[in-house]
Amino acid sequence: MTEKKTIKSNDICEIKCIHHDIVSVVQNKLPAPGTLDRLSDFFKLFGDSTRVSILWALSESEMCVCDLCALLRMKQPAVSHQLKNLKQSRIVKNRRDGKVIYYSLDDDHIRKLLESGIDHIKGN
Amino acid sequence: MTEKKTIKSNDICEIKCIHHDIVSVVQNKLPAPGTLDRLSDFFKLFGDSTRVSILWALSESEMCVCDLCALLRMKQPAVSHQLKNLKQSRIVKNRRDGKVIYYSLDDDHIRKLLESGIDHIKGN
DNA sequence: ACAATATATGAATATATGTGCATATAAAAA
DNA sequence: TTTTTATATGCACATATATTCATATATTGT
Repeated sequence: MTEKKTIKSNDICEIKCIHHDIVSVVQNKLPAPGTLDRLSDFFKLFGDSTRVSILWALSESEMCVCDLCALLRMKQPAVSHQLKNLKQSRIVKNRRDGKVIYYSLDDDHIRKLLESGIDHIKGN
Repeated sequence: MTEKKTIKSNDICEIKCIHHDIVSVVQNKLPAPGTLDRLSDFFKLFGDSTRVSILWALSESEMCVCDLCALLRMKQPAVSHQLKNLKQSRIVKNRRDGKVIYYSLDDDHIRKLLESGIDHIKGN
């Protein structure tokens, strides 16, 4: 196994143990540019305890901003800011009824993702 | 300016539109303490472009640290730091072969989660 | 019209965290 | 043993971001 070739021009990794065959195969499967960034941005929204608590609550029932504040014992602007983030990524949606705005999960796909995560940590 | 209404005792949310029936029902379904924190910590690991790139790469093939550096064009300590995070949460596992340490996804569940995320952003 | 209520938003701050550098550790080779 | 290679780790720094306060906007009621 003589996979020991010199790396090209602007080397990031000066180590020489690279398996060029594997790396090149995987490289050719690279997702379109920006895809992995959008993927991490998506998961990032589940990676904050405030937001994931909001999502868990909304997976149980549609609720207004004020309900979420009371349930999570958080200040209203904090909840609103996070709801805005979640809405911009189409993770939650809302509807207005007079002065009250009700939020809910945008689709059942989000609920399944939450359940998958819970299943994983249960396996600890 | 007009006089401001004083906040009642230790209320978190001084708004009065709370739907107490809904809130109490959802409150009773609250996960065990710490569960939502662990859930967000778990998702947080997918919420960084470096880590999610590593996970995507490992979903294609087992690779050593150096392979990942070359593929992602990143410095070795950065990759090692993130692999440590991923391993502590049992998202990846590794095996040693001489001087080389090979990393791979810990189980197929992780691969499915990645695919779910990709499906979601594809729907945008 | 005006006041009250429910939510949204801008700016500032504090905390969290990803990365780089230097260096330590572990294994193989000489 | 000593050297070389592959990976791990402690620390410092810079960036990102969650929260708060103050305030703006939108809707209803008087």
